[in-house]
Amino acid sequence: MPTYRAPRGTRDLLPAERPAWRHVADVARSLAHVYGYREIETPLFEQVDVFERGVGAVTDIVEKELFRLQPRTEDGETWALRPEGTAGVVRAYVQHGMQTWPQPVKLWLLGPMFRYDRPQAGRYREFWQWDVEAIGDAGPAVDAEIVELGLRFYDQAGLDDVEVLLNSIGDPACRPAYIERLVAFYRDHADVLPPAERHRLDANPLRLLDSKDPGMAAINATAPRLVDHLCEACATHFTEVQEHLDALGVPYRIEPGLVRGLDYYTRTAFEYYRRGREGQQQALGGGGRYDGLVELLGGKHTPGIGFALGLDRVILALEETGAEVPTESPPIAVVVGADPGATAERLRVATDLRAEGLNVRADLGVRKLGRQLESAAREGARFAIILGDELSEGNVQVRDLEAASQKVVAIDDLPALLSRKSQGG
RNA sequence: GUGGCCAUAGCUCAAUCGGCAGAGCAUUGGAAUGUGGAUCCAAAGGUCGCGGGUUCGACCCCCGCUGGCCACCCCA
Repeated sequence: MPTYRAPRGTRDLLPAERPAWRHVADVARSLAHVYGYREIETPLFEQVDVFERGVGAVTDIVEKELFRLQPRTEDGETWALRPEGTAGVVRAYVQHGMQTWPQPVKLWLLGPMFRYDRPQAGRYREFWQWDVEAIGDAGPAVDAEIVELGLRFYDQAGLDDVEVLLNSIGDPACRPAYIERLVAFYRDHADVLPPAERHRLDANPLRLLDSKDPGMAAINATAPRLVDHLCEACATHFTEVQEHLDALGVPYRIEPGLVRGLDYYTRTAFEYYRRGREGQQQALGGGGRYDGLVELLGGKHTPGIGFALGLDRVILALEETGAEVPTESPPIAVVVGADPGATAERLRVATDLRAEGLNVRADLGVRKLGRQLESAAREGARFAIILGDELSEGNVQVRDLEAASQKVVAIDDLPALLSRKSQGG
């Protein structure tokens, strides 16, 4: 065992897996651009207050999972690593007066998030999210735009079995009354509530709706549904979101049990799952409307909506489905030599080719020629450039490792030859 | 945070009842002095996750810790 290893819940992303990650990030980046979202970067840590208000003080994320940083002085601020992206983005919106920009302000961010919970496959203490936020537009059309953008991302990333679960969780005008009804309903059935579920009645009654306890299924079947108790404004908004999705031809499934248990999350809530896997806890991504959040973080009342997609889980899903993802590309050529000591020549030839932008490896070891060619072939290089006696006349042997053919080429002609070949010519 | 399963070479895994730590892949060298992915031979690579206990003797049994995975919790 090594003396040191990556901290629990973190991991190294090794060279072989980076191309897949780069692919996923490239899809996110280019889609964001196409949809008119602009990139923002916020600090990896913020004042704890930003998260306690912005995420919610009584949420698991803040109560149990926040990575708090020790202040360096007695009177120092307390910071925490960001557990999600929205709070920091909204803080930046307020701080930089973005309410004076044309609305909505459409932003995206891609980076690591940190939560101190118990690791599992697809659940890490350091994980990556793509965050997309549209702040300053209350209308249902932007909800549909966001939901569709997420689906398109999964499709372009290479996952073709992703579906969106949709719900409306009301707003401060209608939700409190509904929760009262819901609690009253469960109290009527308190005698048959599984013990483990009873405490949630006080802590977070909405959560009972999507309980995985089989004993809850029968009770929940008759429970009052939030969608039936929306105020008129919320009901209209929900209907219009669906109309916009229908007009786009975006499929979705209404899931009345889908909740986001934070007070300032409002109306639209959605999560992305791989088809047939929504019973498992591993959402690929999720989002919703947060019309109260800007105000909570010190701004004017401003509507907003966004999503966070978990890139680790996308990578995991791509591996599971065996989807085609980019891999590392080998060098177009490897410079090898017959004389084990003549590494200076090999390095010089490679350097000149690299100056032309060609991906060329120089074999700088002291192995004999056969071994050098073996390595070059095994790593998938198309050509071996063999330095030998011909060098004195300015020539080298260029060996095509796929065709097993070989010819003498002037060193000066190498860049043109390799450039043509590396473009598939 | 709760419960369970697991941890042997860089990777994937063996090791019978408690009795000498192994294989394949990968790496390096040789067969083969300037010609490759195959083949053969060899080398190197180990605190059997860490610490303690039981025992004449522990990879093996017991306890604790660390880490991974699974189910909860919750989310991404």
